Amino acid sequence: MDKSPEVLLELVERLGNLLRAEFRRAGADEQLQPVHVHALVYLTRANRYSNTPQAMAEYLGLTKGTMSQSLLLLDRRGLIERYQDDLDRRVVRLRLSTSGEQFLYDAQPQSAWQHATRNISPNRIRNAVSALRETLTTFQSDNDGQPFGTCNGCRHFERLSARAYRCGLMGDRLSGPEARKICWLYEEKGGGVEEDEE
Amino acid sequence: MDKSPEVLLELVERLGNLLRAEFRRAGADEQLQPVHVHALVYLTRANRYSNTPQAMAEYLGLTKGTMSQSLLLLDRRGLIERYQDDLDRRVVRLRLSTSGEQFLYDAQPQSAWQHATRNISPNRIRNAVSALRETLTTFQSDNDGQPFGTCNGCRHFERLSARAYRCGLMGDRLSGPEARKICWLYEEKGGGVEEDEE
DNA sequence: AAAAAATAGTTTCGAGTCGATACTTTGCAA
DNA sequence: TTGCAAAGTATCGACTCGAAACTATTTTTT
Repeated sequence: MDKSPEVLLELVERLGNLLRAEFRRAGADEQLQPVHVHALVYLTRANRYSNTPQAMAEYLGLTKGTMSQSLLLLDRRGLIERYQDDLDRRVVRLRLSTSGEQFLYDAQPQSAWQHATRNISPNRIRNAVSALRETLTTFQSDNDGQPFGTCNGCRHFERLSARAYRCGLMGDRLSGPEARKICWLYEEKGGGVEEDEE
Repeated sequence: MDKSPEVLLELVERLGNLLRAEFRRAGADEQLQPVHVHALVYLTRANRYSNTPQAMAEYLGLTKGTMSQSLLLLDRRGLIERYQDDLDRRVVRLRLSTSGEQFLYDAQPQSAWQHATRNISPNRIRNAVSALRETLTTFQSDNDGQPFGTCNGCRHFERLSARAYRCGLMGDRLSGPEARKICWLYEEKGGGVEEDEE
């Protein structure tokens, strides 16, 4: 009987807690809750399709009502800016304000973690990443949640030339940096579960 | 420049969120918050030195005041029992009640996760476990938090015979199952780092 | 084109989290 | 004995969070 999956669960749980505590510490000066810090971090990593309240709520596992509250607070504190989408006027777009960027720069909510992996060889880290990534994918398809991946590996990702990319779903051209950001339209490429188009 | 540590951070963060959402779902029927479910799960895994409010607060990253509130709620709902320690009457001991055990049995807060690792080879899981465990240890010693490990690997662990163990710090004999539970007196045993196979 | 349904987001409500602070009881050491 | 540290509890206020009702747009149906 192998207990490894349980142990892995426990480690992820435990590290998740510590990360949360770290976010709490990082936000303490500004009176921010962990979820607020997490929201700001998310904004630095979300691509142009994913900088909306809804995508953020999915990502953080909250309802849209709850999300709305947190965004209200971040807006009041001047850490984010909200503006309307040109094409669909129901949609609100989000971005970090200058002081939001400054806050993340000062608080460095992720540095303690980065530091904690310093003794582990890149190869072991890559192995761990691959195992966890697969777990995440399985977990998400089991619970049919939004996927949230980056472009490489996405079914809609098209390479036009050496440096030019394109999202086949939205039809937009993408810059290299943008192709590395988080997208909530992500869909697993090949071999996966068929989508029912009805 | 290798981005793997960042990616690992993001995966742990993301899986931690999903786990939290899973705990939320598991507790929804009984109107329990994620932290309550987590507390109950902790109790099933804590050894005899670690079933106190203080250890639990350390584990969950809360203050003792906050912990006291949650325990009050769990007690009111009849999911845990609190009793006094014989030797030190300031200390409160905690255990799951029968309905607490029943709740965990019914809600299965961890089964979705267990299921999500089904396609990953035991060997890859073990490698991931080893990398995360090391990250956890480094993180904890960086932030001088309580360690929380299990007996094997602990500096105080002594093997009396094939099936008999002893904690050198507390001087108690330990059963095999108990030696596999979580202990907040855990201290790292000096030792080498193993490289991945494969 | 008008009506209906769906979608993005906001508001309101109530129970609960959470840290800070002050407090009680118990243990321990000078 | 006196003082102080430790384990836990109680209280307060700002905030989280889901649920449900609501507004404003867009899309679909008729």
